[in-house]
Amino acid sequence: MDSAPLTTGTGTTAERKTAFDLARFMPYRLAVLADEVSATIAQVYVDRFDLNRDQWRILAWLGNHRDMQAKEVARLAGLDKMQMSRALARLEEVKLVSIKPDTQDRRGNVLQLTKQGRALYEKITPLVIAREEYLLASLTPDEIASLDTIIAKLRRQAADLKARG
Amino acid sequence: MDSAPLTTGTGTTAERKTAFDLARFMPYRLAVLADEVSATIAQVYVDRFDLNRDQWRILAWLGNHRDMQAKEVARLAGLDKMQMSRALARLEEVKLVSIKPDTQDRRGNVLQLTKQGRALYEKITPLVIAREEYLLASLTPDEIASLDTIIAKLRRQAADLKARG
DNA sequence: TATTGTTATACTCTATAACTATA
DNA sequence: TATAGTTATAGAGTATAACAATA
Repeated sequence: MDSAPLTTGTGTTAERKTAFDLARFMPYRLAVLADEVSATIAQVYVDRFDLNRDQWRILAWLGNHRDMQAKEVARLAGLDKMQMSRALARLEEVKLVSIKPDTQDRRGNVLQLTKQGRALYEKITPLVIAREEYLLASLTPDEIASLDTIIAKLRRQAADLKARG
Repeated sequence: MDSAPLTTGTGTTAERKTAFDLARFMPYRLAVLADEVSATIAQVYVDRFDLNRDQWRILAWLGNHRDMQAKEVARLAGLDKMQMSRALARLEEVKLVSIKPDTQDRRGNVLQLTKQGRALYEKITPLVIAREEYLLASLTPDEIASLDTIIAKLRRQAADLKARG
């Protein structure tokens, strides 16, 4: 896949008409980047620990916040109720997560890492943190700060576009 | 889904052990961002024009470079030969792309947009360019330049990690 | 009636490999 | 032998909706 600078929106309409270049199209470049970066993390949780992305996200949240409501984890991890249900079924089957009815509201479930789940979490997190650090090590502090701002701004614009259809 | 600053890699190991926070994890945040941004573009080519992502990418390349080899388009669009074969079958079926054996090397195919394909391309590109411009309008020129650098640097680091396993 | 979660179903995608044809 | 592309097949993931239990 090619690499190229971002389009800047400064061309005239006439120029743009024949100048649409996927390689310079920001949404495409972001998708390619995110895929490649995600793949470096997935190498850890998929290849070494046989979790899929949804299962890993749930494990990650539960490792940092014990006794969470299933609904809350789903919201935080960006999973719908079906993805959540399937991922949890697998995590419970392999005894990484315990699922208990919420005593406050028995429609919901309360989740907790098992001892094994906690051990796996403690094993995986240093590995993925090391990978994140390796990725970020190529950036200057200013660039890291910029990336933070850029992500926030683009997410807001994307949310606006989505809302407008 | 939550928003939060990126981790910076400055914490001690002891701090990090209990501080892994998916919401601040750069690979996760990039994945969420790319999904949201891609969705705003997909609203155009999926919802309004019934193309999937692979078909859209092929159309986009062919719109800008006529008479391309199928293999070259696949490489540029980041598609493997099976994705390419399926997407092309559909594009040919709906008469957006013509597929002809390469006269130089009859194992390969040469692709071209049909008149209808060209018309669709001319219809879609202004819409997706407008969306890209809306997204980028929230960024300063410095941030747009930073994003360019950041994408290039992170892709290089990701490629390094991938190569090492 | 609304919410949490499960199950059913069909559909789409993906990954692997076998296969054809050309070189 | 290697390459471009297709076909076959099974597995994974996705989307929709019907359903049960609880509120």
